Amino acid sequence: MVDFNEQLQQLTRGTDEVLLESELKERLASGRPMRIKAGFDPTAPDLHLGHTVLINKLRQFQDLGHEVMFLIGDFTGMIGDPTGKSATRPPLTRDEVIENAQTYEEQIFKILDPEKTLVLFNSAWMNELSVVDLIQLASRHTVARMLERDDFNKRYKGGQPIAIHEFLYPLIQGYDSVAMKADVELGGTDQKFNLLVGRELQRHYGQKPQVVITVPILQGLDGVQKMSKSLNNYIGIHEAPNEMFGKIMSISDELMWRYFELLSFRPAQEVEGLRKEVEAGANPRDIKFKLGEEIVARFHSRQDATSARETFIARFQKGTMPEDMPEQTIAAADGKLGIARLLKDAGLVASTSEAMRMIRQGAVRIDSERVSDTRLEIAAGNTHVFQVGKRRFSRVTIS
RNA sequence: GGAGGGGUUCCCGAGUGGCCAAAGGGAUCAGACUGUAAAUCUGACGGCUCCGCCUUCGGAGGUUCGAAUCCUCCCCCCUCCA
Repeated sequence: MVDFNEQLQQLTRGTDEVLLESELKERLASGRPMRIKAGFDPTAPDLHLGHTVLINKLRQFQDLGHEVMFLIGDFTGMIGDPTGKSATRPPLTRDEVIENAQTYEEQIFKILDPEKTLVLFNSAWMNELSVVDLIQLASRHTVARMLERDDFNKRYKGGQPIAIHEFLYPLIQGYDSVAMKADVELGGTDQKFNLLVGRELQRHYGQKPQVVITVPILQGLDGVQKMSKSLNNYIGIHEAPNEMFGKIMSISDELMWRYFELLSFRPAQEVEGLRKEVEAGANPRDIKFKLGEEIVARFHSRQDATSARETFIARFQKGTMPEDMPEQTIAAADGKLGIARLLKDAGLVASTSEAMRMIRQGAVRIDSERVSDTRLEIAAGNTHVFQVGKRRFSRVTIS
């Protein structure tokens, strides 16, 4: 067993807050393995790098001999998560939840050790809760306290609707901690309020309150908003090596350091060294290569990482065409096809109007030749590479 | 239950009878510049058989030569009072 002071140091690194650190220290000192809780929505199990900040931390706990409890909030999911207001999500069915859970497992076990991970569903205890229990639970909190939560507060002041059951979510999440007898709960900084509710409820139910650890929220590719699928500024852990590498290269130099801090496993000192190199005049692009390779290697392989870098250099520094692009055959009605229609059918643009725009803006190329005629017709029986902008390619055969 | 305010294009948000496919900002996309950086600049940003036509402003009707704008009913949201 690693010395508890050493553990403490490792575990608090890269976290946003630890409440209370003294309690964590105490528990570590006891030498008893701790029960670590982290909760996830049963919806959209498409994990991205933003999620991995937290999962990496879980892995650390695991490596130090603690028990990770990966909680899937299926109960709440089946009711339908209200966050995001107007778009009342349809409740998930039992089957969907199970399917999603499996997809979760596939993804998290790229990082976590399956042997040491307990996957739990909160329906296991929430279904047992009676209305009386629930009302008692609800009596533990006041509306004023709920309104302290930042997002509720903003919505309330801004005249946005808040449904009653939204108030129930923090309570249910807190009750999960009671049911799981969690020693520690991890979450993003935006979860702080909910995590603290867990502490309070545990105290009420005669348990020692869990230690709350928040990890920073990773910014998305834009560097401003949090990484999320709906904002389309994310890097999914399932993405192809070249995609992943390219996306990392597209982030700003400034953001790169943030990514190093939250995603890289390199020792802090090494990162500091890289920073000094850039200050001394090294091209930040080359440092970004290192980050890209590390990430790609983690979710794919070292070879994939190397080849992603090489592809990147070939394609964007030397301007060659991508090697693999979608290939398709499109039928022409009478021996030829209008360019706008063709681009739309090939899926390179969303509408013929967009195709027209792209052509007028000089974004369309056929076999690397820029197209300027919106009425251009392509004869059947040929195969060409069609390109829209810098990234959209397709090899199309007109039949 | 009563009174008032509001629902506009992906988001925020102007627009109160024709000059509105609808200001402005954001997001996005394209071009230029580059390190596919970022920032910046320029442009685009409902659809189509694209120099013209068609369909949009919570929903359904109506008034009018003409409505996002006026009227009626309905749905939804917010605030205050009870």
